[in-house]
Amino acid sequence: MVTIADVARHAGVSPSTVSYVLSGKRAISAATRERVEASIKALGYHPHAGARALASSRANVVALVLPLRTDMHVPILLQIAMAIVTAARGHDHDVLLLTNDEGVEGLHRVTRSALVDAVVVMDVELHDPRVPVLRELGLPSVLIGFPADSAGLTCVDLDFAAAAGMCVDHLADLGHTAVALVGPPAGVLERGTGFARRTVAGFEEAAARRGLRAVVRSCEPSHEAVQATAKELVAEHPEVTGLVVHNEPAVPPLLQALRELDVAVPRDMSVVALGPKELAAQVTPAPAMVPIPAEEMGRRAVELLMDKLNGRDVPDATLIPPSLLPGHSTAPPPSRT
Amino acid sequence: MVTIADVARHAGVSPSTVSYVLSGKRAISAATRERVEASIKALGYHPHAGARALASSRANVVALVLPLRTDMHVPILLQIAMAIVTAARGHDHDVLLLTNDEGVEGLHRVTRSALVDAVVVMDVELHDPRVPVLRELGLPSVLIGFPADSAGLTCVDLDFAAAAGMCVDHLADLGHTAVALVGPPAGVLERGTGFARRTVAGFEEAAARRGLRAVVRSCEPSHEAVQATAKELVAEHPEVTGLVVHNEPAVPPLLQALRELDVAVPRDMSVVALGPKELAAQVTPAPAMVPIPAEEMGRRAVELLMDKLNGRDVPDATLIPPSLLPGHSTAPPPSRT
DNA sequence: GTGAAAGCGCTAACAG
DNA sequence: CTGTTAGCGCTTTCAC
Repeated sequence: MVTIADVARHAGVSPSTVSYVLSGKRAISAATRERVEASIKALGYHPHAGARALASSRANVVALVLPLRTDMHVPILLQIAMAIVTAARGHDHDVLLLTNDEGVEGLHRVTRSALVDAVVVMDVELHDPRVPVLRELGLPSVLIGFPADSAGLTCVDLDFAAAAGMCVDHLADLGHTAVALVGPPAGVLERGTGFARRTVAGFEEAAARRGLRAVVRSCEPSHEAVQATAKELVAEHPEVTGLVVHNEPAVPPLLQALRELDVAVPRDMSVVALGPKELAAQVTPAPAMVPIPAEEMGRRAVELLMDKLNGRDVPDATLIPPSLLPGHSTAPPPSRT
Repeated sequence: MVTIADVARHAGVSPSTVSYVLSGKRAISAATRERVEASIKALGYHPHAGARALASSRANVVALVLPLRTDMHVPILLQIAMAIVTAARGHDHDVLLLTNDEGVEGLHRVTRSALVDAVVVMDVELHDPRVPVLRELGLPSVLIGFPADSAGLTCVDLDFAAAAGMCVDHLADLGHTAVALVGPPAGVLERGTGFARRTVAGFEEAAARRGLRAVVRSCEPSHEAVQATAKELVAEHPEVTGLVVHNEPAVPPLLQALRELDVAVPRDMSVVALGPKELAAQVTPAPAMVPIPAEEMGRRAVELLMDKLNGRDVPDATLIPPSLLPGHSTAPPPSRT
């Protein structure tokens, strides 16, 4: 193995000088710096991570706690996770992947053993058992999502309430007067997943503000369930001419179901989706949508973490403002004749 | 921080004794062991990962290289990744997550810096640039998937050829005489993804062996493409009464398309799917399928890695035998009257 | 602007 | 069966 001493010898300097060239923690003459950097390259030197962690008490690794639930939309989860890895690398950190089945104990372990020096927790629930642990962990953490009590925690998420409101506003602006929300499976709501509730709240609030009639439905992602929901909505709420869909896998079968019911999109029914932007390419007509900014969520989470690691103050809540991507799935409501 | 010296003092023994209790590398009297373990628990001691790595030159961390391509079925990727984490934890190892956009350089970095002591590479292509690097890395690695030249490498994968063959045999056993394979998007094949090609080969080989007429189609996952494929197959190959689908997201729209074409499943058309077993619960009729054993793939990969880390010999190729899960999507072909 | 040297916490000889 | 001790490779005072 190539050590810092090898580099020092090769460059004709002391090990500490090599260390300082690497860390930039003190001024080095240009000549020395160049010699050292040349030696580093020539020898293919990479500092030993363990030794560095031991001496500096900084592992330069962040933990990513990633629960795997079947009712979450997995591609988004992975997109966020990968964005976190990429962003962390940009700050010279690596990412250790933790599942939740080791439980809260896993957090204690990687923390106490100084394997990591910060933690990102994904898919946070309202009453998440990991939250109290984070508070007492004594090292920086960022949550993706909001628990019921987020006091003293740093949380990042899309502003789902505003996103739902934006969808409603879009429909209201087009002249719709009755709208429905097709939400995630009931289980997601019951489990107390914050974003699902915030979407519902934002939807209802915006509808009230705009004076629209509003209907809310949960929906399992199976083809049958979606079909049934569509049929019900059309039958029981013929006044509804605009749909907000916050349930990624339901979008293709929903459009299909509407087609079968002879409800043309967007002529008879406008549809706005809340989901990964890839969705737009997968169905016809390409839906108007509020994309879930996975990359930005990951990046912001890491930036907050780095700020905390560097002793900077950070805001408790980071709500990423939504944006509406135009599509071909919305139009003014059919005129009542 | 609680150190090994603190534990030693608390238990009235030397630090090395604590170390040996932890590692089990030499005999310890029951009395001493108990005292030490009690102290460890009492103080909440966790060995410092960096210090341990430095002294033992074993980081107890494996790298997981996870490319994120949109044309791969993401949920399966994540299932395998999580299985790897769980399995690694069972062997007292953690998992460092690497993306591929740091490139091959990332492998060098985590390896040279002794951040990890083994590597798992997922979603291997036939001519994968990571493969030559793995050969020269000088530390244990396992690939999930097979490159074109797997000599000297340790690879794990589902036996896709056998899986496709199993699907064909199932259809042949029911009396079908003409079958079609609806495969993944053309891009996956062109990119040289091994498993896609092995499925096609296994499909054709089995069809030939059983004397069946065989048709092969690539298919994009979009609703329209699937619909077009279904229409084409039915129109151009009316003799085909059995479908093997190796394209997870295409299954729901394919069944839907068949319904629209008045082709009843399984009365007029039998369908066997190759994909995650969760698929069975999502569509009606629940398809007969060969599930992709994500958990087993992850577990086997880690077991092989641990064997290599412990100097044991391991087989080059591990092909996991497929199994056929019964469903309600297959039946004898309609009798020609 | 640079060097010398004292640890960081642990493992693994070596010694008994 | 247990203790003593010399590093592992790096960072960071302290000294010049």
